[in-house]
Amino acid sequence: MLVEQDSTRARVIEAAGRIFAAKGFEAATVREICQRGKANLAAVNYYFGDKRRLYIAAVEYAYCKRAEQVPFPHWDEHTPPSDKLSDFILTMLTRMIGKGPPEWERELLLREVARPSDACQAMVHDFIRPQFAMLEAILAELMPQIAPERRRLVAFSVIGQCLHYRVVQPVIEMLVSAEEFAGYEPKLLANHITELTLGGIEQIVRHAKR
Amino acid sequence: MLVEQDSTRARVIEAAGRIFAAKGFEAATVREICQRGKANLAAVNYYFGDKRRLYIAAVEYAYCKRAEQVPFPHWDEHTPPSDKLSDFILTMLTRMIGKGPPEWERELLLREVARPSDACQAMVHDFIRPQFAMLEAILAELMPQIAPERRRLVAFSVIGQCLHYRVVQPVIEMLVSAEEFAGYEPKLLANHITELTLGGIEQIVRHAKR
DNA sequence: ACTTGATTGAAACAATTGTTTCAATCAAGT
DNA sequence: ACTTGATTGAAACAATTGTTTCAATCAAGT
Repeated sequence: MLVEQDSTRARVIEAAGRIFAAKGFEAATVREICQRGKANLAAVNYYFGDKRRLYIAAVEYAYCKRAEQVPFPHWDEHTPPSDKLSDFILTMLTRMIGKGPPEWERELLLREVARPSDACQAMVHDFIRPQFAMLEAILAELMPQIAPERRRLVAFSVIGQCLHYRVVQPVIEMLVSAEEFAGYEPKLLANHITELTLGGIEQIVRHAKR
Repeated sequence: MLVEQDSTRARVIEAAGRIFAAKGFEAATVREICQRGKANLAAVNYYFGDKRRLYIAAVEYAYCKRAEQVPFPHWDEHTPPSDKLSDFILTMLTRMIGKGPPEWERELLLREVARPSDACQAMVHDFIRPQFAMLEAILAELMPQIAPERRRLVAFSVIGQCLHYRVVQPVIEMLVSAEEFAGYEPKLLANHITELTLGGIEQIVRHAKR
């Protein structure tokens, strides 16, 4: 779904994304969106039909942009799986908590995974499921002797650790000092999560061997 | 904050909690809440002043109830810290994803940590911070030689793994089969998370020794 | 029985919402 | 220059919202 750079349509999607991300679907008003997008109130009806389909378009735009801006690295066949895991975690963290505008894309995606709407199914299919499959493949290399169901629990442990920093970000800011929170950059967090997870995998493999 | 069993006030808080949890603050309407609580529309104004203060009362009610229904176990001084960690994780999971009605209490708390409102500060102070401090204390026993900042990252890894199953529950249901998802009970997840985390801690301690 | 204050019921309010309408304007092809 | 279809602007719409008002009712103390 290509969106031209400065058309009314593009400006409305941008504005809608920002406002939906900040306030949620219900609390966002079509008037505010159009005002911010420098478009007339009728533009929503004209380009998208109604508010609901505008929301869906904004979500789709957000995850397309996010995947495009932060691509996964390319691995050759000699890359050890632990490096792949490390790369995966850093990419995931960068996609979800990496600083820099536009902030709203990550916000909107988070809303959508926590409270799915009509936009969620396409997002899972196009954006989330491929990432999850990639993580499953890495874990299959790292712990081939472990049952797939258990490996999926490990996958959720990885994803949970990564998303946590954005999902409950407001509370984290209340629990640690401002300086400490300022140091929570993707690189640092990725190192921590990778180390903890690899240690955990070793433990699980060791335990299964007995 | 005691709430009598079947007063109008109690029925309104209950109904408000359910509806705020399901729809969020903005989308919930005072009319629907009063209808469900078998109260007149004026009851909100009469007992709480306005919708906002009704919301705050519902959040407070929710975390008080949750803490009361799922208390932490009592440990004597000989309990090994790894057992404490295991208990902590199981309690946290039971509080946040344990099945059984009323479901709305957990829903509402989750909304509040992700999108804080005026109700958040009291919730962090009375409900979250004590839990976090408890987890920090357990980790201090498990890895005393590690810096507190690093231990807090481990704490967030634990919390992240636990919350994840509720935060993005809808997406998890789309990623694994129905039978597999049905097996995600607190006991099973707690065992997994405890094992992975303890393995991770060992790794971190080992790595720091060099 | 009476009084008093708390609670409830029904109605009205001003404001805001998403959507629709239709004339005015624009841009491009001939 | 003219035509045509896309786009925009302004206004109106019906519906819904949180809040307020005030008379009716209730419960308890005397």
